[in-house]
Amino acid sequence: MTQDGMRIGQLAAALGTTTKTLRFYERIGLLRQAARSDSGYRLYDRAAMDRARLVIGLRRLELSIDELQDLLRDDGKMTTRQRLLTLMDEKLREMFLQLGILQGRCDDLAARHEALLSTPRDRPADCICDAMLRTCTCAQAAPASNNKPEKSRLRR
Amino acid sequence: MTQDGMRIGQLAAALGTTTKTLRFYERIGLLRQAARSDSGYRLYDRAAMDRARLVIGLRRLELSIDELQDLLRDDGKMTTRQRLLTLMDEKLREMFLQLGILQGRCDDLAARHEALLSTPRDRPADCICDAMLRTCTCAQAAPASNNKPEKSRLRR
DNA sequence: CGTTAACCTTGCCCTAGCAGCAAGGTGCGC
DNA sequence: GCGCACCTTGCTGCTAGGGCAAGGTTAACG
Repeated sequence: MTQDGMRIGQLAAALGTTTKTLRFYERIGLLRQAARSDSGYRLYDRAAMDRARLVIGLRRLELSIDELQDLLRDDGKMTTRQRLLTLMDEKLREMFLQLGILQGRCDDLAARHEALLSTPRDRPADCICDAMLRTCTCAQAAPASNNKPEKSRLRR
Repeated sequence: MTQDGMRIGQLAAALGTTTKTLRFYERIGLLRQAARSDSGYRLYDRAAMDRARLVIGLRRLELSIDELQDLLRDDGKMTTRQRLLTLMDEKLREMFLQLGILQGRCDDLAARHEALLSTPRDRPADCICDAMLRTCTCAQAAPASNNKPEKSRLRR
């Protein structure tokens, strides 16, 4: 049986992922249709296993599925190396941006936490939350300009 | 009309959010059912506006909707101040954890980027990706132990 | 031989936090 | 009366799979 290839559960375990994920990737075309045994089980030969390992590995680098599709689909215009370099470069910038944002939020939350600690202990509920929100400016409603930027940051 | 209260669009703009979001919060019970005009438009009086501002503000502190529900529902066992302090504490720890993870991924990606830059320029596609994956250990399949931790980190 | 457990199959619905769209009603200025 | 901006409800869609169900398969054990 190992002659014909691995079954999906073994492969998933070997790659540290799940059968669901592998079937999902196959369904959306990120992995090719696996060969089947007589009884219909998926069988992965070495090439299929390598491909799966590659996809799972790249996914761990924070690449989205769309990005992987683009990367692994050879359009002839650029080499895979070029596409990969470009993509990693973008990703790096994105991640540093996110890092900064997260850092800012940490600081903000920490400041509010401090502020809350120093408020009197007997205020009614909404009043407390409200006071906490007032301690920093960025939780206040922004006039009208930054409700799109706030969202576009989430888009990839 | 401003006597009876704001309409949803104005409130959304004032809070830097969307009407969709406000209606969604109302539907799931995070905001109380808004009063209605004769024609069925939602009308927000000062109390409703304050509540909305509070919810939107707290959401900006990375609190999930479930956490907000728990926080704002008074169960009598703890004061809101206590619940809020506890929650913020948890959040802070979580965010620092995330910060570390993100930092690690940045470093990892940067290392791979460097490694890729120094590979020869003429390798075939899969070979390049594959070689890149091999340059660091963490993208390799882990034996069997860390496929749950990887997921549980995503849970809140 | 039967049984039991562990595996596999497909298919369907579920998650968070909304966004987008459709079809229709309303408010207001010109 | 027209047009436009606003509002209503309801539906579907997104990420990246997870959970569960009903049923078939394989292998080991007794």
